[in-house]
Amino acid sequence: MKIATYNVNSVHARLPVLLRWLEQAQPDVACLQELKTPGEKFPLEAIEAAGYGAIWHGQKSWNGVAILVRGSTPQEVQRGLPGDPEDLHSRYIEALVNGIRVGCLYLPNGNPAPGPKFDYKLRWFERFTIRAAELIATDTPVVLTGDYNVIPTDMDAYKPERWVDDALFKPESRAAYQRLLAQGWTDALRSLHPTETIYTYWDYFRGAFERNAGIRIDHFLISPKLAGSLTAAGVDRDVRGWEKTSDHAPTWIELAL
DNA sequence: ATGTCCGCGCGACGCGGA
Repeated sequence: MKIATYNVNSVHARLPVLLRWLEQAQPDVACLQELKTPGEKFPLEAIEAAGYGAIWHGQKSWNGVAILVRGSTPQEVQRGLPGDPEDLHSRYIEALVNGIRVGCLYLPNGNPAPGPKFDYKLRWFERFTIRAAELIATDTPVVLTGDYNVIPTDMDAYKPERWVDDALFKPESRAAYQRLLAQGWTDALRSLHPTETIYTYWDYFRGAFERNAGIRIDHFLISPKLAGSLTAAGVDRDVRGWEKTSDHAPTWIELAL
């Protein structure tokens, strides 16, 4: 079973690239972030024509997450991150797919830090950590994937010193990520490639991709039950070089079930 | 500090967000 995550940075602007990548990569499950569209404008027809069913949580202008499943419509089990009825951002959706719980998240960016946006990021992270604890305590295998907006360690940035004041790399953000992992989750890409340089995002400025000036912020956290089934993980780096592409590249894992 | 891409509300450019 191949599960992928892709921050598309507008599902409308990215539709040709998204469809081309789905055709090429053939993931069984694809978690999307930053749809940047209200729910009623989600391009379901084009995605169904590509062979995928979908659930999504949209929002005008910003955020938005979706889960695509090849050949069927995912069974939605949660829409929106629980724990704060006043938080209206569409940043979390969860589905049951072939007995696996798949959580798709778009964690807040948090810049500038310090400030109210950084405070929101850390509060959201705490709520997500509570949800993760609930899920890991169940018998169901779980995959939590998406844009975590966290650079976990120095080796996950081309020049870590350039990121020290950034919300993605602040000690509070990294500590929150480590607290999450400490529940028992495996960072799938890092576990299979412990010393390799892996980036999933290159910004649009200064030819960052051409210089490989990237960071690793899209992650797969898998529950202990799944750790032994992890057979492969990687980044579809070539997609980042396509015309009209996202600033993120699709990232994926394979599970032998 | 710079730079680019996206959606939006305008009114074909500037702004917020990333």
